[in-house]
Amino acid sequence: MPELPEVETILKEIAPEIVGQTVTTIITRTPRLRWPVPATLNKYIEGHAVQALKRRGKYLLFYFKTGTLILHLGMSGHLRLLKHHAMPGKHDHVDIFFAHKKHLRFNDPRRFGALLWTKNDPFTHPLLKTLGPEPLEDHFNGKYLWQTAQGRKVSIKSFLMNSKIVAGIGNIYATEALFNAGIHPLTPAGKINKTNYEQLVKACKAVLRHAIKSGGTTLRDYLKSDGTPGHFLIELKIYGKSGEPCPRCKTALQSIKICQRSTVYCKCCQILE
DNA sequence: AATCGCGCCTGACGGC
DNA sequence: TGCCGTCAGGCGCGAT
Repeated sequence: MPELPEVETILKEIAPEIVGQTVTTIITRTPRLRWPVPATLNKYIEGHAVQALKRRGKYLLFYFKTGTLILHLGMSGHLRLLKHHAMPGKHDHVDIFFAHKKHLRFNDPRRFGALLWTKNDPFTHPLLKTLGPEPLEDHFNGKYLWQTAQGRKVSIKSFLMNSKIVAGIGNIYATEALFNAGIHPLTPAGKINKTNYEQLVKACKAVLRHAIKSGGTTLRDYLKSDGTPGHFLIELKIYGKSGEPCPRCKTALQSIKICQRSTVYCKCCQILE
């Protein structure tokens, strides 16, 4: 599924192609995404150029003179930059055509994705204003996480996946980071000491950076944003490997549910304290 | 204030 | 083959 590294990868690929380009048409075939795609989008973006493209958490932001298009890929969303026209497939919900004839195609089988519009600074939008720091920025550090965790009884895994605490860390990277830091996913957030938080933050940044470096995808069938195959599948150490030997100590990896999400860990390398 | 559980959705997969 | 149940999951939201 699209995690932060994948969104970052898409951003890097499409930004040089579309920033400065004028939108000719936007076609919404399926307005029923997580929230309805605003019918007024055409009015605001057609005839206008993309001024900038940014990422916040897993949200992609397309800046126009008139406002900002906010895009989230949800669970199963793909964004591709097509160089030639192709017949829309079953889940191709939105197409954005540009003056240079290329177009962005948003495909999302499960429709957990979202396409929204704001006339204001998107960082003040209700969906973005409550987001915690970006995990790769310096504000996200051991001291911050440790301080924020004081008095919290929630499991460290839920805590890490709470976007108000830190933006854009999903199930896969929370699982991997906790393994790399040697922390049991059920440990109450408030019980972890500062040193371990520093290690955990390092682990989060390392897995995210590594994933971005490798092309950032976890989807087996993922295609590059121009539609050609090519991304590396990043190597995950334990996610999705329940029952397989721990890569560190060879003990069979365990699988549990934490807040309705499957969680893999090693009972020897990640001790509950 | 913090936490929990629900619901939105489709496709993959296993069992019969 | 095909039908059905189960699972997967990001994330806002309402309930506690």
